[in-house]
Amino acid sequence: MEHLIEKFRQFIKQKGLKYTPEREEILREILSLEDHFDVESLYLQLKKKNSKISKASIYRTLPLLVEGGYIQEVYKQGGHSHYEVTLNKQPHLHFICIQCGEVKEALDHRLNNLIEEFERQSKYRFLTYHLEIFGLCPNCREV
Amino acid sequence: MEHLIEKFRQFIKQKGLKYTPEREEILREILSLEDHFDVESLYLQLKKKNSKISKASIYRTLPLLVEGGYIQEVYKQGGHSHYEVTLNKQPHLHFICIQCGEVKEALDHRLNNLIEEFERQSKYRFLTYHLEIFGLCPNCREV
DNA sequence: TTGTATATTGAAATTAATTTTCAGAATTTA
DNA sequence: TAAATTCTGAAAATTAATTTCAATATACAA
Repeated sequence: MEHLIEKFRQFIKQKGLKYTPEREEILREILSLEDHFDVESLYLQLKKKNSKISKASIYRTLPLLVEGGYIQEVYKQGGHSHYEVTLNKQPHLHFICIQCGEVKEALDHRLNNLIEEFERQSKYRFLTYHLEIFGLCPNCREV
Repeated sequence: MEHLIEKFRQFIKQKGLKYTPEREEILREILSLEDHFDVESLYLQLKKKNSKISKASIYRTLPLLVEGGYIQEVYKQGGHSHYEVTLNKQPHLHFICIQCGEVKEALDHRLNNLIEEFERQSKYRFLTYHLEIFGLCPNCREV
């Protein structure tokens, strides 16, 4: 954990930006999250801990965290972006119900194998991937 | 081409909706596009052909086309959605270079087979999917 | 056909996520 | 410590997307 924070500090400094308590607090909060998040839930989560951090600061910090490889914007739903922590995670797929918004994560070795094969057959270097499947969950397909 | 239009008509009727010239015109225009598009470019393209179709109708029709599997929302850029025609196209994936931003499309039937297998093994109904692989392109991996 | 119920349209108003503005506060470096 | 610069929160602004509404078009039954 702490070495990630330190790495972020270096990343910020190296870009000629200032390392502020707000930026660190946002990163710490995100790293403590298990699940996906969006700006609203992150903001409320921080507020619950009596943080004074504004949404504007969150909106300003997220692109830095994406650039630093800490998080990724994984999908848009309900008109806004959803992010997930990408560090320390295996690549996986998401199933997203377009009706109720349910998101299900899954791992599949066949998918991993296939993507590894893609890599071997290419001149690219693969770092991570995102497979999003949109459709209807068992509940919503019945209606 | 015409059988796709006919299929769309059936799709609309089957949903209990009305088949309007506007909906058909939007579909025809989209099917004639080679590349990715967004609402603005589609609107301007239609306007150039003296179409009276409003943006509201475009916004109302695109979700139907997504649901029908004609198009996919592939990414957000500049704050708005970009779509691509998915019919007549082999299922494909995007490789995105995190260094230079290059986007490359690739085809693979094994991926499609695998996703169809996921669907059979699940209780979900899959409407569309999107695979993005992030990494370094041949140029950028050398640096 | 004609009539009726219902859905759709364009234009304008509205909504909501995100971005920007701005003045005061904090950080950095010398 | 001072000067230069960036950052912050709050509010205003922006803008993609959605909704409203009255007029019109479609579907379908009689």
